[in-house]
Amino acid sequence: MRTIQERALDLFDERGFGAVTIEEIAAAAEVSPSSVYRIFGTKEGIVVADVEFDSMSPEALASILDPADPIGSLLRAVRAYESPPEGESGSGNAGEGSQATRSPWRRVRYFFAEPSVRMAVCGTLDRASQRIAPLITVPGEVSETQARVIAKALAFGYFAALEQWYLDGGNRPIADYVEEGMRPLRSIWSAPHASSERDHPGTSVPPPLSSFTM
Amino acid sequence: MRTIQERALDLFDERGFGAVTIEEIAAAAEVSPSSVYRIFGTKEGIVVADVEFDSMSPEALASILDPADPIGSLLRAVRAYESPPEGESGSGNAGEGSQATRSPWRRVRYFFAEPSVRMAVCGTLDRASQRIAPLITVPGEVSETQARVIAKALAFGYFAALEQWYLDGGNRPIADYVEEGMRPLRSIWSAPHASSERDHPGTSVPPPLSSFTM
DNA sequence: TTGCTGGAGACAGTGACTTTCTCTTTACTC
DNA sequence: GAGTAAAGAGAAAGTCACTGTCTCCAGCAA
Repeated sequence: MRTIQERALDLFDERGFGAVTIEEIAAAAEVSPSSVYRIFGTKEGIVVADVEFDSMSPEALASILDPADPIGSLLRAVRAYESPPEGESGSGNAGEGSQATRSPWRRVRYFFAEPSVRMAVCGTLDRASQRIAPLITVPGEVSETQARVIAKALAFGYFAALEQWYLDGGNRPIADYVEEGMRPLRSIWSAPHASSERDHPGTSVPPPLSSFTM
Repeated sequence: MRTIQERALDLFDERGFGAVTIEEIAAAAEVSPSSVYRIFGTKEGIVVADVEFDSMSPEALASILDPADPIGSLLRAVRAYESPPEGESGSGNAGEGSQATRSPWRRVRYFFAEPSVRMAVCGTLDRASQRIAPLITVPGEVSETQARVIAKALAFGYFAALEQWYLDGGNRPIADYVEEGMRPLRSIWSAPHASSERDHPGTSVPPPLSSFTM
């Protein structure tokens, strides 16, 4: 329930994540503690739960994520998410403005400020990567293992960009951070793969490094 | 303490992770529950803690990780770790052999079999990526944000390869999975970067997208 | 009515984790 | 030696997240 999340964040902002008990959240939201656990599973889940993405069907996910350009798909999703139809051009603003605290980015602060929440976020990113890995497997081209690796890179790369956005104060658009930070990963798709022959682990040699080497 | 880990894994193998209490572990290891918490922090920490890596100084880490070829560095570390001086050529073998259960890969099973342990692993990978991110920043070439993204990709890409190894039964060398799975990431270093000009957060405009792709 | 299902609260229990205090060991200084 | 301080380890009590299980009440079909 959206109301439970909002009431919980009110209490967290007021007294801190650790100082608020589930019972107090349940009382503030006028539900029972049992319902809070039934809906969110854990205390951290109240902050982390993203109804939009969590309830997305595999088909809907596949229609959004382009296997040939997952980073572009991610960018489009971020841009659509952070700029609603109208409004002040997508600036999340992690400050205490009464209007800004209603933004969907309100909870992001706890992703990085509260260690237990951060770990829960890592857990959901891990699960998300398992959902998108099958979507980027290309039978003759990208193996299952490689798809897993790339999916993890996408999910946690986004997380890294989001952290940089948060550390910088949350003023500039998140999409800028995602675009800039994940640019090196684009070479995965723009460069020909190092080996197009089938892999036989244990017998293959590592591809040569380019002379560029930064 | 190595002994606490071993005694705890004995109990976990015997009765399952969830069915063993900290008190029982403390009793089996002949220490107090307080000591278990002082050393490992959490119950999951008993399984996840890696003394070798956790206590590694930043200097030692920098001497191992080559900024120009982090994947190669990772591969070398994995190969050195999984093949001790002599012995049966690095096959971890997650089975129940009394000798095999002494291997350092014994605990890896719980990384993927026990959800709470898996989340704790994600947390430590997250922390590890924060340690290595500064080491792969190259002032004019790789921005801080990009270094964060790449560090996450390395840490969790390794995790993804390890999971594939586990799902396949743990028979072939882990290094093979790492090499095969992370091969697409090598193009990060072998392809020229999309923009080599310096970014100035707050004043810069988003750099142009390459014409390839999207 | 009866029966079924499913969402929601009440309630008791478990155990992970924290906090605090104390005892011991080591070591450094006078 | 004596004083002592810093660090390591155990004892014990408390908090609270989380898990069961049970009941109740809505809706809905036969």
